[in-house]
Amino acid sequence: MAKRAGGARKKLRRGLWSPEEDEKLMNHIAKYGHGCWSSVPKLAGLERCGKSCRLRWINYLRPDLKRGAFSQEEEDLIIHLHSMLGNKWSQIAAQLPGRTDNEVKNFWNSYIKKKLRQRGIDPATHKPLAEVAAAAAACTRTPAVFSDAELILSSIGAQPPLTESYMYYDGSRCSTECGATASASAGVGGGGGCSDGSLTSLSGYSQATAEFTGGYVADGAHALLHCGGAGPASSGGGAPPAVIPSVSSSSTLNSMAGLSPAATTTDERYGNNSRGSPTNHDGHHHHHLPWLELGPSTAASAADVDHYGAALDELKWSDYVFDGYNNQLPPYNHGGIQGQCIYGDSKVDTAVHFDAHALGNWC
DNA sequence: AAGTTACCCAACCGCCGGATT
DNA sequence: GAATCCGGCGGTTGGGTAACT
Repeated sequence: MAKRAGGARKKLRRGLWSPEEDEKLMNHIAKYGHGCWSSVPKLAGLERCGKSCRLRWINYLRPDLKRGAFSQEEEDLIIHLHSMLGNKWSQIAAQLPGRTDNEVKNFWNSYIKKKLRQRGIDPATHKPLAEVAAAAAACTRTPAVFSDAELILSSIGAQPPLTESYMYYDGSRCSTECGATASASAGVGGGGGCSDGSLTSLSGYSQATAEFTGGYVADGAHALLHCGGAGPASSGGGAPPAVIPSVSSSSTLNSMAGLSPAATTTDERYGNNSRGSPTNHDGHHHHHLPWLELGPSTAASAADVDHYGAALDELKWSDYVFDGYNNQLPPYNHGGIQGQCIYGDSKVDTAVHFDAHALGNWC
């Protein structure tokens, strides 16, 4: 790669950021914006590389960050988007106001992945573990390579995936929308609304190329998302794809999903502790993703997804400046909606003051 | 109480692609 | 067109800490 100009380089600091460094960075960006990231550390008086500054800002200091535990809606959305986009964390995070790709990625790796496995779903493919393992075994490949599903199955025994686990939503949740019919028909090999094809459908949106692979697939997604035992979803073909809402801005989706850039209240189910594992998901069923209820007429294509993403990009900074800043104070400030001292209570008194008023100018 | 394990998450690393020179 | 610069992304690591023995 390109070499940097300059001779003897100053040894750059690494590791965790101190409150003083955060303060410097925030003050600098508040006054001047970040501009060229590579020049930020110099101008801000930091012994960090620009990349590190950028990361710190994006993942931690940005005023619009939500922080706190993920809500059920967010979790559902992440799973859904991952089934379509794969590990495109930045794209997934773009649909979640106030969340960073790093945060989403961590949440996926530490929680959702595990949860899906427990339910007999291969997190990589969003298909039942048994199905993935069978498919892998059927094809010829290097014997030393095992899929996630195979490893899981070999460790837990080749038990069939839980019937209800074939759904992203557990039985109780599903039943709230689909009733007994869907629950009864949700078996891996069975027919019916939530049957075979549902997860295949979601992975039908190619993870590698982000292209739709077929109508049946999308139709299956419809089946999955609606958990319906009747209607077009149960037929397994013909209906137009209904995978993602045909919306063109984050705020649209947010409102549809019951989220708002400004709605940064902590989901109490997980507690305020950001480290707190969401261990009691089944306690509440705010399973309300209105766009999941959209019919085939609201189908969106991959182009829509791109358009959607582009619109989001346009909105990002305005969201940061207006919704984000106006509604949320930086993490140091306990008065913030998601107020959370990032250095722990023992350091709350640490005198960290940034030029909050100037933040409004950094665009 | 002390030691060990498991988990979370902030930060780093390396690669890539676009823009500029 | 090549070299360089830069921002962005996804994968990985390691420190801190809660949970467990």
